[in-house]
Amino acid sequence: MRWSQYPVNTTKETPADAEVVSHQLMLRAGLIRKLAAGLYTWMPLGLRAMRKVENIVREEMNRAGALELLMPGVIPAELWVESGRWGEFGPELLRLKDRHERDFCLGPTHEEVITDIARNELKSYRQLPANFYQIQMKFRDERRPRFGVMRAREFLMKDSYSFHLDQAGLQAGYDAMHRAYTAIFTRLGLKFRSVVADPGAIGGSGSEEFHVLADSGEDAIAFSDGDSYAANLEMAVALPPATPRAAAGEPLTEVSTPGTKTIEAVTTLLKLPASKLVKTLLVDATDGGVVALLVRGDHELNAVKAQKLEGVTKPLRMASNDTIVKATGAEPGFLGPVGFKGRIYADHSVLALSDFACGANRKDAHLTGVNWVRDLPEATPADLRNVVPGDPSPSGKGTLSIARGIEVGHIFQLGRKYSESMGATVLDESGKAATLYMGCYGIGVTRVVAAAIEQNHDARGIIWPDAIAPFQLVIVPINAPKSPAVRETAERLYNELLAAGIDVLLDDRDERPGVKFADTELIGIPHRVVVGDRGITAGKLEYRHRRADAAEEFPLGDAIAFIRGRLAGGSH
RNA sequence: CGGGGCAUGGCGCAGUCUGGUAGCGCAUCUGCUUUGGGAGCAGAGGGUCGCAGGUUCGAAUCCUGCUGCCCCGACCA
Repeated sequence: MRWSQYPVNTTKETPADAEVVSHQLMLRAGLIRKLAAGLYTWMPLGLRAMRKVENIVREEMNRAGALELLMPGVIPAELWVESGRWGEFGPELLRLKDRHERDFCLGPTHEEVITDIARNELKSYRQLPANFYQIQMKFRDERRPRFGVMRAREFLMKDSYSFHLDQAGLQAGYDAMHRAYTAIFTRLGLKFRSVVADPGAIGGSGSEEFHVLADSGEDAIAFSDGDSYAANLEMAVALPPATPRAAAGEPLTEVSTPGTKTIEAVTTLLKLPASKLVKTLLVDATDGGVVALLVRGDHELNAVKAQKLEGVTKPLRMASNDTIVKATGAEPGFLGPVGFKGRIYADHSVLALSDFACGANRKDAHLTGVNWVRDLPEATPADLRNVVPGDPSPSGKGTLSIARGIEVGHIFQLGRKYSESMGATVLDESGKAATLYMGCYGIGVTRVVAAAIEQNHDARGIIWPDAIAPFQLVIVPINAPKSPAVRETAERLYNELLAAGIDVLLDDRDERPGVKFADTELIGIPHRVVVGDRGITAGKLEYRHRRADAAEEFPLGDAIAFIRGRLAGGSH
């Protein structure tokens, strides 16, 4: 492709409404243009990157034995009523009516449609296992679209659905998809992790997320240095401390702590580490009252874990100020378990404490030297907190670290949730109707593009992994208008590389070198060859990888072989 | 959906408080010079100041309503 004929409009200035790097760089490099909130046009350059991701996804899905099909984007309401989701799905589901006043929705996901296909097309266990996928624009009316294509309303998704006779078959199909996803993200050249996830609203038994690691990621993930254990922070299990509780050593004492409401203030005043202070959090209970949750001062409550506790509302709601005063007679900041009437859950680490401090349930007062059994009955033990770096891995091997990630894929074992409600069965070996087991698997193709940029950029712009780069290599002629030698050499090289099947971009614009270099670096082409008089007279060209500190020279006559070697070498 | 902010050429902004008929940088076009890290000079085009009402001799500026967009909070690929 010749740059002069290609619509690449770069800007020096960052658009005001872009917050994260990937969004800023995608706009500055002209990969995307915004039409409305969460709706983007993919410009030719951006689309090239997106298609590269799409093709790798397609190849690996095919290799794993999945079959591509394409379902409609607009779905009749009846199917959603049948599965029960027409009522369950919130405002994210964009609903519309046709000219006959019939209800439809824009498909945010396609379990209903595929299950309808399955129940009509799959008749016999002999047809199993089956796995269908599509790569298609989805629409979700996000409450708050943001970060450009990272969380857009319309996005390209690869969604696939597998069908099995039994749980064992589902497990095998699920494992195959796990391997396919691993192959996909490896080929894309991204640093990623698969983590145990909360199956959440979609339901089912097993679920893992694939995260691209990036400091700017919205999700926190915990992983072990001792084995392959990795989990979304919300799911990572915090083990009870290995060391038993020490014996009581201090007397129970009430101390005056006027105005000292925060953990930090209390620890400073009492000269205690936060790990010896107990945070008492009151949340709404299903019976209308409150439940007390205890976590150490240096730990954070994990809402996903807490809302699974008996008696706690789902979703979790912190009790209002009025409710707290009514239940305890004290204000937030001075709450404690001693004398609290109601259900108390304590994190394992709290139950392991002796001589700890907590609020006294009286304004401006705390207790120190508090001990279980002696001063208050033992609370119900539970895992209530987020794990922290250094915690032992729940796998029993190694300790946990925490990294940030961007969720780009998610695989689920759905079980019979949809097949049951929609009556999808096949005849088994004995001729009886058997309800299908289902798995579903998604990859956010457009999000992968953004995540790749989040993970691979520097102050000058994008640094595409080779597999995603819209062009693998750019030829930058220096002062071509004045130099026939430069012009001819660049043209010849360009044609040879094209013939060799390499995605090459020739910067044939009449721009000064600085402009060309800056643009090339901004749009992130990984490999660059400079053609200038300086080198040609010596029979040399100049090569530089986007990540390299300096350029290197190579003989002109050897160009194709040299460049092939560099491209095969991949990204650094 | 709650809370906050913004809306002025393609992009980034000033002008609004204190009404007087719109300006700067980047980008674009033409010409000349320049050509190894975002060039210089000269010229040009492009804006019903988000929309609709109102106040006024006069509104980007003041008032009212609407719309759009961005940021902060409850789980998504």
